[in-house]
Formats: sequence, structure tokens, C-alpha cells
Amino acid sequence: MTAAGIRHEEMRSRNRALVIGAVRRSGQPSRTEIARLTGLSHSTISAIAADLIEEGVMQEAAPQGAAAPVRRGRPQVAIGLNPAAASAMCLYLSFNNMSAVLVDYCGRVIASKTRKLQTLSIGRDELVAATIEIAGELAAQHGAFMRVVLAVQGITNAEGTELLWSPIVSHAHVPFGPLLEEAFGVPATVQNDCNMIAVALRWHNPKLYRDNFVAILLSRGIGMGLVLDGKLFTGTRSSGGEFGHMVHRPGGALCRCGNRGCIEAYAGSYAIWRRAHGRDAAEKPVDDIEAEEMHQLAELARRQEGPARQAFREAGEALGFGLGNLFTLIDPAPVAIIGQGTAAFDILEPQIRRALAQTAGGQHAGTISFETQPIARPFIQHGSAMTALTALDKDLCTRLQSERMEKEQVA
Amino acid sequence: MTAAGIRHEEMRSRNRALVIGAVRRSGQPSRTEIARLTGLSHSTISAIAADLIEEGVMQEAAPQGAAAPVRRGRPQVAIGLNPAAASAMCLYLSFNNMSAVLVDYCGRVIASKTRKLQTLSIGRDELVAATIEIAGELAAQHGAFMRVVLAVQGITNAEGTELLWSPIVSHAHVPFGPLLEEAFGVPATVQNDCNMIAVALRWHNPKLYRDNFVAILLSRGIGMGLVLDGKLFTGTRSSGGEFGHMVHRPGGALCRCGNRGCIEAYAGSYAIWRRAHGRDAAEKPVDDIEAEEMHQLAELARRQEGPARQAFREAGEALGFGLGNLFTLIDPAPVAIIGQGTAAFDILEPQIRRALAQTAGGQHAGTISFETQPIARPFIQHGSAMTALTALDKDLCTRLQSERMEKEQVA
DNA sequence: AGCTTTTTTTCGAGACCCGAAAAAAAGAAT
DNA sequence: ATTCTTTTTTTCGGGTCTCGAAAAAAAGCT
Repeated sequence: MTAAGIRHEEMRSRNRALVIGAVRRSGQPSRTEIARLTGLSHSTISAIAADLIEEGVMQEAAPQGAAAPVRRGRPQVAIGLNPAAASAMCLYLSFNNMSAVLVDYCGRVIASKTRKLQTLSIGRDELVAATIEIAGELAAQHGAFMRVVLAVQGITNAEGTELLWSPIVSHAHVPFGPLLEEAFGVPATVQNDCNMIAVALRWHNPKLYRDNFVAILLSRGIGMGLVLDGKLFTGTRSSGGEFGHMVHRPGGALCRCGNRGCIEAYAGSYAIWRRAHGRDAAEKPVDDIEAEEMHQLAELARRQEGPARQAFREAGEALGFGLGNLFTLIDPAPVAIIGQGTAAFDILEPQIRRALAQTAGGQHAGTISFETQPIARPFIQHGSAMTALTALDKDLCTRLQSERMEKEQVA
Repeated sequence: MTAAGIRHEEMRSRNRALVIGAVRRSGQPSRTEIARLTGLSHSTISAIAADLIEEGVMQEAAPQGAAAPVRRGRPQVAIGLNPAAASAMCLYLSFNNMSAVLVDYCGRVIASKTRKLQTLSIGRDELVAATIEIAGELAAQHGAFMRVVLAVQGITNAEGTELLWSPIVSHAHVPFGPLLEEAFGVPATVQNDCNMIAVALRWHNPKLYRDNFVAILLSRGIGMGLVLDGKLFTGTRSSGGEFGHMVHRPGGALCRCGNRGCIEAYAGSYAIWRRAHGRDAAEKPVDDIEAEEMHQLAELARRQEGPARQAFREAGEALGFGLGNLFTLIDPAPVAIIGQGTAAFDILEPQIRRALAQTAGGQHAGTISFETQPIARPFIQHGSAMTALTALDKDLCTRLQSERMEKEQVA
């Protein structure tokens, strides 16, 4: 019930954040441009920009001959983020694979590294050790970092300190956050991979994916990242939005999670494979399916009627009813479909739309846009980077500001 | 992408709002108490309180002998909202009924009025005319009002200007907002009844219903009001959260909305009645069922196995899977069940919990709290009143502040 | 070289918050 | 009855921030 009043420092702090945000979004704006974007006066922008430049967060960019239109008047001075202001480590734990990407403050990749590891069989401590090791190696070779984000296929807690559960790791409640913070002495969070995809889409195509949209990851499982009102939607306790485990058919097909009838138990690749091969819907999901095999099933489904086509039909239906239920709660929004599963999207889409049209939320099924992206990894990495960097923006905003105030007190 | 910078006026404006909010929530706090609640300094509170008292928004309350503990020191001066500062008209359109309640700025009822009307058969213009008439009559007798909220069982647009669709009205897209604004010259919004219930619960029991909870209305249809992160959840375009029309069984029982398998088509009173009487699930829902008849069905279900018991079993199951799916998206939260349907909640609850336990979102089904309230109307009216009054708080905050500034300019 | 145009900085004014001190308003102690 | 103690509220001075207007800077145009 206690709400915080706004003090003076906070006003400056927020306006600083606003300026950094404007620069991050628009690349290399001039001070005038920033004033327009933020609605603050030129004098204020001038003052804040001077501070931030002195602090090394931003810098005046070299005038780019091409971009500057030849006009009268004093030329605008482009301002960009200082790539050396900070850097972030983006880790991504996927099935049997760990990757690390080091990015500078502008989001450009400095270096990256990948390593195989048996995610399902590896011990808890070895998993943590391997994570710390790969980040440590990259840092030793290419310089330290000020923040870590670990993206994982799985559920985290809402605070991003713990991996609560993951289909690709046989351990629950792994407190990656504190462990990484201890190892590197910098803030660290664990994030759901689909949430990172959603963040990335927002930077990637802000025109389409702006305030409200859905990102669905189709692979072995079904994941979702949801942006509502311009904010990443999370559960009250967990990373939330476990779309794939909404129940499509009560008592239906067996899901990896142990429950029955989940959307994933119809639309996950293992579920399509199981159905296409005429296996029992209650059969335990097989562990790993080659992408090539899924391609062949899709090809078969395209060619002729039969169990393969029926499998994809049921997958599309499950996704369609699921989206319809989601839209019943939040109203329709643009949908991005990402991942391997998009290879068969031509078969899925008609079924999705047909199912959507049978739900209250999908009344206008025709107007809903679907866009597909087969490769998820770059989105996950970009999303992790932007998550880390926007957090760094705030860190720099407040930390450097308080340093500045102390310095002035001495003087 | 354009975010507003914080200027000085806004800082004051927000802090004023914070003070009003603190007073509204805690009844009659002293200035010291307000400082504690808002985190602002005593000097600031003193200044803001002086302003607001001079403007007539708040007033120093008469010292209440009972409440004041005898202590040393200068006694605290209780500050309360000035009941005469504003007033609001709360309308509620339910099946065959329209009610109007006039409340003062403290939320106390000044007067109320009820009228029968045939909501399903009445013409569009007559409906609007009847709405304006009842509000006008009450105002003529008991004084004008500064804001209107019309609560309706149905879907509104996100802005609250239009009733998009309602099961109790045979007209779609009724722009109540502009029409009422034109008639009375004050701001008017249309709100979903369940959302109003959720707002009311938050004021009613802030301990349990604080940042995250679900309010489910069980009557002819199934409605939901959802609070996430302390904010009323709405769709991106509509009032949203149409829980009752999430699909429970694809292709299943016929729903009032025309689709098949909706939760409502199993758990709405008409659905229970239909199932208990052995009617076909595809049969068109009957229009109206007496409460007494539902009581008898529940009694029958309690007594013996048979279609009545099966009907309630399936209703509970539909609600349980629906809640499970919701929790899969947002994580578990306290649930309040409101309305006539709670009369049979003793039969429904075990089924709800059983179904919940079969979903990913309901893993900890045992820990989820259910609370029932049979009568919805007082909650809807209280929620409407608080919605209108908190909107008025903001109106007064900004309007009076700008008047004050103009006056000072003249002087 | 001077004029025009546009961007950026500087400067003074105004608004607001805060901490400290003062004032106010009690009860308790002498 | 007067003085002391305690607590609340107001007042005052200082500091920070934003803003508008004016000045300065840095071009192109004539």
C-alpha cells in the first residue's frame, strides 16, 4: 500500500534514463532530436547530455558524411552510446548446448563461444560450473563484463534469480542468479528463452511488434513470450505464460510435463512424431527427434492424406484453440512463430485459422497476422543482449549519478 | 516510442495524487501518517495538504474521541476527504433491471433508485433514454454529479466508451460513454461488471486481494475480473478477460455466444440446467431460469447420483480446467467466487480442485484459496463507485491545480 | 565578408522538495 | 499554576531541477 513519492533526484534520474533510452532506440540522434523524442526542453537535454558524455555513457559520434543532408545552419551533432561504457555477457542454455556471447554497450558482438554438454544427464554442480567456465573463458580472452543474462528454455522465477524447471535439465530450482553473481561479482539474471525472443522482436520490428503481440516458439516443446501494453508479460511468481501447457483436451494426449491434453502434447515435435507414427497418445514422449525426420513427416503430410497429415492437422488445431483462448483473455494481437516447427507452417496455418474461428477470441481470425522465423537462436541472443543492456542503462543512470553527487560534495 | 519527460508540474501533480490516494485508502490519516505512507517529507505533506484543504478536496476532520488514544504531545489532526467535493453516479444494468446510486466524494450512498425494464427486447434508443432518465431523476432529486460509471454484464471497449456486446442486451456497439457525456456534461465510462467486482474486492479485503487475484462471477454466464500486479487487467481492445468463453472442450456443448465448448456452456446456470435435464448439449440455451429451480437441482445433486450431480460435476470440471489454464499463464492466485452460482459451491469445489490438479497451472491446487460471496450487486456498485471516485481524484488533482496556477498568475 | 538558418549552450527565473529549526498543542511533573 | 516533555505541524533557507529566452556557435548562401 506504500507508494513512493517523487523526489527531485528521481526526476533527474528518470529523465536521464529517458535520454539514454532515446539514444539506444534511435541510434545516433542529435540533441534536438532527443528533445523531440523525450518532450524535454533543449536546455535540459543539453545539461543531461553533457553529464552523460562526461561520465562516458554517451559520446559525440563522428559526423557521417552520407547520413547528413546538406542543409543550412549549424549541423546537428550525432550522439551515440559509448560502446566501451559497459559490456554484457549473454549466455544461452539449449538442448545439449551452451553458448556465450559478449556484447559491448551498443549491443555489438565482441566475441562468442559455443560448447556441447549433455544437459539432461549432467550433474547440478557441473552444469553451474560449465556455465561459469564458458563465461569466464570468454571474459579472460576479450575483457570483463558488467552484467550477465542467462537465457534458458524453461521456467524461471519472476525475479530472474532461479531456474525453477526446465525440460532440458534434470534439476529443478537451480539458483543461477546468485551463483553467477558470486562468480563474477556482477548482477546476473536467468530469463525464459521465449521472453527473450519477444524482447528481440520488439527491437527488431517495432512497427509490427510494439505494444501487444505474441511470440510462439515451436520446437520440441511450445513456448510463448507475450508483450502487453508495451511490457513483457510474466507470471506473478514465475516467468509465466506457459502457453504450451494450457490444456487443450482434458484427459488427452500425454505431455512431457506429466499432465494430459496440453497443447504441447499435440503440437510439440515429439507429439507430431508420435501421432504420425500411429503411437498411442499415452505413450511416453521420445527424447530427441532429428530435424530431418520432421521435414520428411511434413513432406509426407503435404503429399497425401494419412496419419502424418492428421498429426499436423491436430497440431494446428491445438495451436489454434490455444491462441483462441489466449485472445479470449487479451484480445487478438499479431503473432510471430519462431523455431524449427515453422518449417511445416504452411500445413499448420489453415488448421490454426480454422480452429481460431471456432473460438470467441478468434472471431476475426482472418485479420490476425502470422509471421514466421525459422531460427530462434539469434533472436534469443539479441533479446538477452537488449535485456542486459537496458538493465545496464539503469545501473549507469543511478550509479554514475550518485558518484557524481559525491564528487561534487567533496569539491 | 515517444515517452514523456517529467517536468516540475508533473512531480507535484503526482505527489498530490499520492496524498489523495493515501487519504482515500486509510480513511482519516494525520499529516504525519500521510508522510509515512507516501514517503514524502513532512514539509511537503504540509504544503500539499494546505493546498488540497483550501481547494476543498480534503478537510480537517472533527477529532473522534473514541479513536484517539490518550498520548502526550500535540494531537494529530485527522484529515478526511470532503464529501461535498464531488459526487458520482453509479449505474448498473443487469438482466431486466437498471439501478442508479448516487455517492458522495467519500463513497457514501446519497440516494439510489431501481427500475425494471425488458433489457432483451427494449430498443436501442429506449435503452439509452431509460439510462439517462433514471440518472437524471436521481440527480434532480438529490443533486448533480461530476462523473458517471455504467456497469454492465458484457464486453466494453478498452477505453470504456462503448458497450461492444452484452448477453442481456440485443444491441451491439452502444456508445454509452459519449451519449451519457452529452446528456450530463460530465465524463462517463462503461465498465464490465466483473471488473467492478475485482475493484471492489481490492478495497474490501486488501489483505487477501491485493496485487494478484481472480474474481469469478457465476450466474447465467461466467464472468471474470482479474487483477495483476495491483492493476485491473483488461484486453488490448476490450474489457477483456472473457474467461467464460475460453474453450474447455473443442466442438463441445453449445454456448450462448454461438461457439461450442466454452466454459460457460458447462458451468453457466443454463448449461447446468440443460445437462441436468438430459437435454442435448447442442440445444439452444433457455432464456431464464429461476434461482429456486437451480437450488432444487443442487439439492438433488447433493442427495443422489444422477444427471443433476453429473451436471454440477461437469461444471466444476470446466471451471477447474479453466482456472488451471489461467494459472498456467499467470501463476496461481487467490480466487473469489461471486454470484448466485455460489449456492452450489460445496458441490463444485471438489471438482474444481480435482481438475485443477490435472493442469500445469494448478500443481499446488490445495494451496489456492477460494472465497464465496453470493450477492454480486453490492460489489458491483462499490467497485463502480471506487472507479468513479478514483477517476475524480485525478480530475480534481489536475483541474484544481491548474485553476490555482491561473489564479496566482492574476494576482 | 556579411546574412540567414539551425543547433547548442548559457543564464536567470520559477517550482518544488527536503532538512532543520521553530511554533503549536497537548499531557506530565513539580 | 507553571514548567518540562513529547509529538505534530508549520516555517524557513538551501539546493536541485526544468524551462524559456537570449546568446553563442557553426554551418550554407549571397
